[in-house]
This record gives sequence, structure tokens and C-alpha cells, in this order.
Amino acid sequence: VSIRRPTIHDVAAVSGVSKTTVSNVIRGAGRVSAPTRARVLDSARTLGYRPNALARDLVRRRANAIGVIVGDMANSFYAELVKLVERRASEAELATMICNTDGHAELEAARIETLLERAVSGVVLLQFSGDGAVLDALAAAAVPAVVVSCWDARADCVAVDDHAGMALAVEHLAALGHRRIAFVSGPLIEAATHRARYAGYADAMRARELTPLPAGLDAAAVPGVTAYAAANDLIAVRLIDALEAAGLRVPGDVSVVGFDGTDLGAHPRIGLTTVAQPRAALIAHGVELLGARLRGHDGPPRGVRLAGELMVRTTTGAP
Amino acid sequence: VSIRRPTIHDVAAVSGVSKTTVSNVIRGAGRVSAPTRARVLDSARTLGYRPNALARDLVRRRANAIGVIVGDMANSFYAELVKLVERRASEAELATMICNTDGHAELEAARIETLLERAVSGVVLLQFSGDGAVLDALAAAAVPAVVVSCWDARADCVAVDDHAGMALAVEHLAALGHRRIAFVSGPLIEAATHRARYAGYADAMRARELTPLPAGLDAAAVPGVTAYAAANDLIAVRLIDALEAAGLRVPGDVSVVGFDGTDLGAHPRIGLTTVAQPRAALIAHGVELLGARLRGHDGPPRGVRLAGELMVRTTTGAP
DNA sequence: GTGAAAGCGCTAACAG
DNA sequence: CTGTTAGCGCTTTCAC
Repeated sequence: VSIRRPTIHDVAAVSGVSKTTVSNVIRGAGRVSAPTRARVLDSARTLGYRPNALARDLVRRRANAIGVIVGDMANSFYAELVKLVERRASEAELATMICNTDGHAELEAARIETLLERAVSGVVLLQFSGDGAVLDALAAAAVPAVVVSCWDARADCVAVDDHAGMALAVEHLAALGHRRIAFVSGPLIEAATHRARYAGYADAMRARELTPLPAGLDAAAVPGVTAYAAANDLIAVRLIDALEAAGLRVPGDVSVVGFDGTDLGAHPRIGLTTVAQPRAALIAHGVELLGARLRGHDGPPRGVRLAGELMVRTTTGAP
Repeated sequence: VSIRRPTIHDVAAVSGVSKTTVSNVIRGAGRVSAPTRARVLDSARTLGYRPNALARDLVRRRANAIGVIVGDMANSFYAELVKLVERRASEAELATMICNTDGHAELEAARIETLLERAVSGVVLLQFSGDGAVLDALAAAAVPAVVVSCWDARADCVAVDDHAGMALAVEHLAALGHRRIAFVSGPLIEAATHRARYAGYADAMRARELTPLPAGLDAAAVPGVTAYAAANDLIAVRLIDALEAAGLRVPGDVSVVGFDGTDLGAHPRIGLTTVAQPRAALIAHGVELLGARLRGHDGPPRGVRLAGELMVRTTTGAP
């Protein structure tokens, strides 16, 4: 029950070598003879030595950690993304610091600030308000960042093609015979994503000679509409609730299609028709982009567009 | 575009005071005259000074962060708990380091080890394998920990009364007229939780003079059984899938009750009857226990038992 | 192969 | 009210 935990110095004293040598064997760096290494490892074990990451990080001037900004972890789409990021990070020996912003841009900026104070090695933005100042702060601190699942040309970025994805949804609905199709969004949708998905909706409508309606911002029935394209699954599911609570049947009276491809929508009882995002690929590319920067890659922002996949289930049908 | 970010030393030089004074105004500690404070703040701003948390933490020998161990973030029950913890932590200026174990005890131990290397101020275990060595390591490092949502008498702990909660589920089923009731669990359930919930089930069965069946470990129909009490909502929902896929109707042919009270089960299309856990209260108490230790409170482990609440929805009915 | 020395940026007594 | 003095535990040249 030591009052102070053993340091590299203690290990050095016990094994009769210098701090440098201990440091070398702990890190597996430099050349150390086998007997010395064994002796050091042995005393480290008996002393119960545990490296102090704080000291290491201070001299390296960079924490062995990445930050993750997420809008809403209660949304299973994002929870899953966080989980995937954390797995990659821990495989790379990096800790994961998580920040939930609930979609507030000012909170986002504040959390980035604390991540910068903590000198994280990189940041994954699963939510990005679009605030250029945030990107600037990151760049000024030379902390690489990648925005995932929300398109932004100013940063390394990987996202699904929102425009094309939403068009898929509208075409599916139109092919079913729907003509009055509404787009429904919500407060937790980033502005850029909202715009892209709405544009995809509107363009696809016009391509079919249908009239796009203004974006709805709450999950409520719109008179005369027979089908809804929601900005994400959560909104779609809530919309279904509201619709059914109002006595409408889905897909009997109205059709609903979501966006994301969450587990929630996948449940047979819900069977939400949706445009699924390739979550694993999103993170794989995101981590790869970040990794390249961490390895020193320099150059202009790179963007990766992934395709969304229409999954027809049971919330859509003929009008 | 400075190659090196400004330090407290630079700010001191610019404002013509010592490092200590700068440190004092940055931290709001000590007594500093208003004019001096203003001058320091001013030069800090113009220099774009940002405190280095790494250095602060090193001298304090404790990172301004807590660790959170979670079994499966993709389970919305836990995602929600993580979100609540993160909110409390950020309110207390603490960063949140997250570790997803996928229920593997060895991963849990490994992640605790890295949290200890990083000298976190405390740990919230949303998942706990029950490994005493983990608790010992934490105690040896004098890092307070609280286990939440899973009972363990050896640590500060807050959890729902699993035994009584599961009994509620069984009594509900029995009152409906079911006599052949099975208990179904899964691999991601902690051993202690599994035992407590199974015991609650078995005892409630016997109290009604019914015969408890051995615990089922997969979401599959058991011949002759008319009702299932699942160890959690996720298992219950999967069970419903399997049952319906096998041609059985819920609750027409069989009834199912879950445990947790997740959003997934709450959806009208699913309407899972369940024993809801008071998530906010769980975290509020957990954070409070941890906070007390952080403030130096000493003493034996304290445990808080919360009551689960039966929420009757639409997956249960008469046999 | 191994060691000595010089910090990383900040806090914390303790003087003045 | 402000400054001086020591480190926190580790990495990293650079000698030997």
C-alpha cells in the first residue's frame, strides 16, 4: 500500500540501471540487451509499476487519445458509429474521449476547445454544425479532424451521398404511385445534411414532374399527403407513431421511408423502408483519413462519398 | 501560425508578471488585483493562449477525466446511460473516456488498466464482469469507482432491484393466467445480473406454486411455454422476432415481457411490456456516489437499490 | 548498449 | 498581492 505509485525511477533503482534504459525497455525502443531487459521487466512487475501516460503525453505534447463529437448518442445510428470508432481507436492504443452536443453548435465549439486543451491527437466529428471557426481552431492547433456522416468540403470527410440517397427514396415512392410526397426533418439534423437531403428530395420530385413541398419540421401529418420521406429513421419512426396515433395506417393510408438504416427501423414489427448508410464503411474510411493525417500526410481536404442503399421493407406501399 | 503554442510563460512575459500570477488568474485562484488580472487576460487573449491540460494533470497527478466502461453501446439502454454520465461529467469539467467491452471480462480488465495509466479521477462501470481484481486495482490506485445498473456489494453501486423487478414480471404473467413461464437470458448479461433476475423469476414462480424452468440462453421458442420473461428488452425484442418468424403471434399465442424499459420496446409498433429501470435516477445516484469519493469521502462501499416499474403494454395477454 | 542532462508546461508551497 | 523555487514522471538528444 504505497502512498506514491512507483515510477520509472524506482524501477531503475531496483534493477540497477538508468531511467533511460527502463524507458527504453518499457517502450520497446532503442537497443537493450536481453538480460538487462529481463531484469528491468522483472523489477517493474514486482514493484507493480504502471507507466504514467500523463507524463509521457506531456513530453510528447500530444495525448494518446482522440476526441469524438456526437450529436445524440441516444440515436442508435450514432451510438453504433461511436462504438465502431472506439474499437478502432483502442486497437491503435488510443483512448476515446466522447462529447455529446445534443446538436448545439455552441456546445460543439466548447467541447472542441476542451479537446484541444487536452491535446488530443485527432478528432472525429460525427456531428458538425458547419462552423468554420471550429475547423480553423483545429487546423491552428494542427490537430487532424475528419467529419463523418455529414458532408463538408472544407475538411477530410466521409459521408453518404445524401442527394442521391434521398432521390432513391422519392423514386421508390413515386414508382409506387405516390404524387403528394412530403419531406420531414427535425432539429437534430445538421443544416448541411438537411439541405442536401431536401435538395435530393426536391430534385427527384421535379424530375418526376411532381411539386416538392416545403420541408416539414415536425413529425405530424400533412393534409393531402400520401407519402413521407423522412430525414432520418428516428424521425420516420416518430412520424409513424404520430400517424398511427391519428388513426392513419402505415402503409395502408400513408407510406413512410426513413434514412440511416438503424436497428430500430429494422425490427420486423416496424419494418421501416429506408435508405441505409454503410456504417462500417463510413467509419473505416473516416479512421483511414484520420490515420493518414496522424502519419503526417499533408494536402488538401479529401472527401469520400459512399452510396446509400434503399431497403424496401413494410412501411411503403401503393397509395 | 506559430510553430509552438503559447504557454503560461509567454503570457507572463507579455504582461510583465510572473508565471505564478498568470497561473493564478487562469485558474481563478489566489488573490490577484483587478488591473493585473485584466492585463493578463488581455495578453492571453491576444496571444491565443490555451491552457495545457496535460501539464496541469501531470502536476496534479490526476487527469481531469473519468472513465466509463460499457458492455454494448449499441444497446440503447446503455447508450442512454453513457449520454447521461457524459452530461454530468462535462458539467463538472471532466472529460469522459469511453470503453466498450462487448461483454468480455478480459477486455474490461485491460481497459481499466489503460484508464489507470491515464490516471482518470474516477470510473463508472456500466458493465461489470464481477472480477474482484478489477476492483482491487482501482482501490490500489485510489481511483474511486461506482458500478451502475449491475449489483455488486464490494463497490459503491446503484442498481435496480433485479430480484423484485423480475418477480413483478412473473406475477404479471401469472396473474394473466400463465403457468408455463420461461426465463430467457443472453450472453451480454453480466453473471451477477443473470443470477439475480433468474432468482427473482424462480422465487416468484415457486411463490405461485409454479415450476421454474432452467434459464434459456437463446431467443428461441420453448415447447409448451406460453410466456417468456426476458433478461432484458433487447433479448425480449429478438425473441418476439423469432417467435413471430416461427408463426406464433404475440401476445395471441405467447406473451413476452422484457426488462430495462428501452425506447426500442416503447415504440407503439412493438409495445413491449417490460420492467423499466429509472435510468436518470440510476445515473444521478451513481454520479453522486462517485462525487462523494472524489470529494474525499471515505468509508465502506455504499449501495443504492432502486425499484423497477412494471410497464404493461401490448406483448402480454391471457394464454 | 547504457547513462547524464535537459526539459515538456504547469502547480504549489513558501517567501517577500 | 506577487515572485522564486522546486518539482510532477517521462522522453530525448548526445556522450561514453
